[in-house]
Amino acid sequence: MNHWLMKSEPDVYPFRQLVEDGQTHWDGVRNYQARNMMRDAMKQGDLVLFYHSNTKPPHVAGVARVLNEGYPDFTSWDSNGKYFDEKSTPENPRWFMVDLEPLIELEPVSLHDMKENPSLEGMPLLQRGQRLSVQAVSAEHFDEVLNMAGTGRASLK
DNA sequence: GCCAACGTTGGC
DNA sequence: GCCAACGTTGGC
Repeated sequence: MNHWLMKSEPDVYPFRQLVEDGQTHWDGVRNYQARNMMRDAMKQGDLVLFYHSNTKPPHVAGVARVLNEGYPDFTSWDSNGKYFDEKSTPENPRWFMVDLEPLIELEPVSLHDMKENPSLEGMPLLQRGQRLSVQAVSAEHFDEVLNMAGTGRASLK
């Protein structure tokens, strides 16, 4: 199983919205590296740290689970939508997404606290200039973030 | 293929 | 609001 971190601005789509919705499709990613991870590497059952960016303080807010493998992001075909890309077509899709379901809301784990934790050294989120909205996370780092939130893998149903 | 200009992300 | 980092665009 692989582990991931995915960023969302809470003003746009907070973790609690995912809880309310029950599941969601992760549309709108328009970065090739992030696309490649969703298209090629994400599998059903993978676990995701749901990260709130552009908020004070930035933090991990919950854990989600990947429901499927990457599939074409159909919002790229909607000429009236904000994610429209004229170079993406159903025959030759350029962008991909996955579906997520919420597992548990966490006690917020702040970016600041993560930076102070030596066990998280090397985590992509903590590298300077790291802007990718989808990142791979090691199992060890994933478990450590859960630990910082006062929970553990056993509470993930 | 190079690279300057420009746009976006996102912490601070 | 600032600005560093970094991705994309497009002229040449």
